[in-house]
Amino acid sequence: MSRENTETRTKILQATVETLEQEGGRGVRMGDIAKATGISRQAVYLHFTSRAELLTAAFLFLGDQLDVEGRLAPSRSAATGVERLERYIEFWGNYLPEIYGVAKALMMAQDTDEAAATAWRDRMLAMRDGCRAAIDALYDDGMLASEWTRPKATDALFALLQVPSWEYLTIECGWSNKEYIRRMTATAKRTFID
Amino acid sequence: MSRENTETRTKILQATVETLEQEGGRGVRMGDIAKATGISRQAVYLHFTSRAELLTAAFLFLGDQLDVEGRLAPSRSAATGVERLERYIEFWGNYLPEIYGVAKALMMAQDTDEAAATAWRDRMLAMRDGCRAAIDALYDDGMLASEWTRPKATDALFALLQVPSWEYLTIECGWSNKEYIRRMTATAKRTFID
DNA sequence: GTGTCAATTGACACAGTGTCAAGCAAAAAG
DNA sequence: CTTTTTGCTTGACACTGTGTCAATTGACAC
Repeated sequence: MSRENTETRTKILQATVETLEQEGGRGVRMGDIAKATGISRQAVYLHFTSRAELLTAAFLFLGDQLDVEGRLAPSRSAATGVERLERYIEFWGNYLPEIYGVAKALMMAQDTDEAAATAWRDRMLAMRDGCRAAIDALYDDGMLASEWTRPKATDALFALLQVPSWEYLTIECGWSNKEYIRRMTATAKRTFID
Repeated sequence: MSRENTETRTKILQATVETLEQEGGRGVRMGDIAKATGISRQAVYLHFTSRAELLTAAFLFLGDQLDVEGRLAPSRSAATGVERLERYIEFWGNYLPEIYGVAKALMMAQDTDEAAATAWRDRMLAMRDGCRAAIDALYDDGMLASEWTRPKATDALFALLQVPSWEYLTIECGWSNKEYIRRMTATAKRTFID
C-alpha cells in the first residue's frame, strides 16, 4: 500500500481523477483506471490496496491540485460574518463542480464499502467546519437569527449545501453554477440572518 | 413478471418492505428477501424480473399501505398558500421516515441500474409536484418572494427537501423529526415568502 | 389419471473486486 | 560484468451477488 510517492502512483491518481471527472463518477472500474494509466490492473493494486483507498487518495490528490486552502482564504479573511458566509458559499459553489466526479464515486462507494464511508465522512466533516466558521462569524457579529443555535445553524447550512442538492439543481434542473451560488447565498442569508 | 396479485407476490413485497426498513435499505440481497419471505431465491424471480423491479414495486406497495393520497389531503385542502406549504412540509417530514428504508435502497440501486434510476426519478417527480402545487398556491396569494419565479422556487423547495438532506440532519446530526419539520418549515417560509 | 401451476433444487454464466505466484526487464549494487 | 533488487506484467483463481435455465415435486382441477 502507498509506496511513497512513486511516479506511477501519481500517474494512477491523475488518471483516476480524469476518468472520474469524464464519467461523472459513474461506472469506473479498476480495470478502466489501469487502462487509462497505461499499466496493468494488478499494478494499481501494488499502489492502492482497494478501490476505496484509491478513491480516497484521488480525492485528497485533487484537493491539493485545486488548492483548497488557497481558495478558502477569501472566506477566512472576510471582515464581517455576512461576508464570510457569502464567500464560503461562493467557494463551495465553485469548488463542487470541480470535485464532482471524484466525490460522486466516493459517495457511491460509501454504500457498499465501510472504508469509503469513513473517508467520505471525514472529508465532509472538514467541509462542515467551514460552515461552522461562517455561522460562528455571524454569531460574533450578533447577526445569527434568534431561532438558531450555532450548532443547529451549522447543521442546516451544511445540509443546504449537500452534494445531492447541488447535483439536483444543476444537473437535473439545469441551473447554471452562477445561479446556484446566487440563490443559495440568498437563501442562506434569509434563513440565518435576522 | 408480476403474475397478477398472487398471495406470494404480496408476501414478498411485505417482506421486502420490512427487511429494508430494518436494515435502513443497505445490504439487502435477493436471497435475504427470499429467506424473509420463506421461499426460495428463484421463486422471487418468478414474480419480479429483477431487483430493480422488486424495489420499485415495494416502493409503490408501501405508498399504498401508507395512504399517501390521504396524507396529502390536508395540504391540498389548505385555505392559503402559506398553509399549503406548511402542511406539505409536515406531510413530507412524517412520510419520509416511513419510506426511508425502501427509498434508500432504490436510490442506491440507481447508481448501477438504469431501470431503478428511472423508477426513482418518476417517484420523485410525483413528490416534486407537491412542491410545485405549494409554490403555485403561494404565488396565487401574491406571497411568493419577488426574487423567485415559480419553476425556480419549485426546484429550490424540492432541493431543500431532498432525502439525503433529511438523512443527514436526522440520522447524522440527530435532529428529531419534529425539529426537522419545524426548522424546514421556517426555512422555507423565510426563503419563499416575502 | 392427466394436466397445469407454483415452487424447489441445483447448476451455471457473468461482472467486478481482490489475491497469488511466476516471470521479466531494467536499474542498482557488488 | 555479474548478481540482486525493484516495479511491473501475465494469467489464474477465489469470492460475491445477480440473473438464467432445466429438471423435478406436489397440489389441485377436470
